[in-house]
Amino acid sequence: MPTVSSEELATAAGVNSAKLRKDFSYLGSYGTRGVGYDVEYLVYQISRELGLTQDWPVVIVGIGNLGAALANYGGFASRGFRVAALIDADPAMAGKPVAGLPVRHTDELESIISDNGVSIGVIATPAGAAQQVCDRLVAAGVTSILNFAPTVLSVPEGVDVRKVDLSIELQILAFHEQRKAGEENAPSPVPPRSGAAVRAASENRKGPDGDVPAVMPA
Amino acid sequence: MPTVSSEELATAAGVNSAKLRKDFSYLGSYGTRGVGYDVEYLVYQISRELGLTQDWPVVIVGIGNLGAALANYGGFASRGFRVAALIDADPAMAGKPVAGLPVRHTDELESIISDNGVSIGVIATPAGAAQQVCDRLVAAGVTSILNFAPTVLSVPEGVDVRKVDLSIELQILAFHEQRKAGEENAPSPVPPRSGAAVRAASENRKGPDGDVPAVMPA
DNA sequence: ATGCCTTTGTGAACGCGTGCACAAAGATGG
DNA sequence: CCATCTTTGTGCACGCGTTCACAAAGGCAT
Repeated sequence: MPTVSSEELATAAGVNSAKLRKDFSYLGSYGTRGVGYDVEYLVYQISRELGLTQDWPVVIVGIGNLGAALANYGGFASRGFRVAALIDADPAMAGKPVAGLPVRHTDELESIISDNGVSIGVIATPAGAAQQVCDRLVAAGVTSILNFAPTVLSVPEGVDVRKVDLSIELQILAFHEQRKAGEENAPSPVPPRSGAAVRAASENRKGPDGDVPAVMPA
Repeated sequence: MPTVSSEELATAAGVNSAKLRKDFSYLGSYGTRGVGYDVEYLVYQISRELGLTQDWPVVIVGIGNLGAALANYGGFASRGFRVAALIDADPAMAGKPVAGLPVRHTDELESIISDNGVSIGVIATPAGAAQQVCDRLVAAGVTSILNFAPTVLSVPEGVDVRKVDLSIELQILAFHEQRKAGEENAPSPVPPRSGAAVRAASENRKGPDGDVPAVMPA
């Protein structure tokens, strides 16, 4: 039986082994003392907890460049997501195949949602259309929305919205870049590091994540 | 002179006013007691600290759907970014206009970087090409990379990489969705909330951000 | 000029998550 | 069957960030 110790996993992930064990313990006691964790069983337990073992039908609304990119993105299927339909308001797009699926017109939105039991919707429309699409999705039964449009959506209680701003990551890079350039000569007038408000984590990071103030102008 | 109090801003942003004042204090003492902060001056100070007043030339490599979507994204210009060039390996793409810019061939990558003093690169290529493109960008002088390809890039010390995984946000939504469904009948076998490892913050959130374990299978 | 009212800036306390360190558990070998 | 060795699961302490609370500061009216 192939196993891994918390120490191995922690080293690989770059985190503390105690934290990792403590996190795992919230899923139950699946390890064996003196041996470690059964890899296969652990993968299953984590997958189940994260919802990877379920099948999540999603719809993508707004099949422009971004919508098409999302439709073609291979990472969804392996994470338990299934693109139930691609929806666009442009009648000229209707029926046209994108990533192997025919684009459906917005008129069909409600029926697609209910027929497929979709509870997660992705909005990749222009900013102007986002709120309207959002309202229709919610009315049709969607309770989680991933918003790529540069608008803050308002939704009723009980509906989750996550907004992805493609420029934020770029801005964090620029912030670090500025620091790099500044450190060469002038000792920053700002104290070393403190006062956080927004934080982001990702793989592929050098050093601590950038702390940026809570409010920023558009 | 239009002003805002820390209390007003804090309420609008949904954070504590003391934290906001403390954050601002790291930029210096720009407020006036009994009055608040001069809006215009505050915006300028924050903009400057975040690097919004600078001009950041960036290149986008890989002009597929995603690359094109990024090139068309309006949010960059207002954040101080300027798309210096779009680069693609496909000779058929060369010269073709995307978002008003002619696509350049990969052969020109090095000269474009140095001619424009580009220090930030965006990779929107297929996974297979990402590391190679990354190496060339770094060799040409790029010190910050935003990676949309589903690969972990390895870079030399001193180079920042941020990876954007378009499916992670979706996965967080699915995780919450699962919780919603589960709470209806079975009281979750997992203790209420604890043991965090990855965290994400965004506008548009209902309730606390989802805590998900540090390691997950592909 | 003086007193009052508002809001900042920050010292200090609180709370929470991380990391340490160890006892308990189980496997393994003699 | 016992001793030993490894690794888990977790109580506890430390450290850091958030929040409280208030003195100092400045505006404004009288």
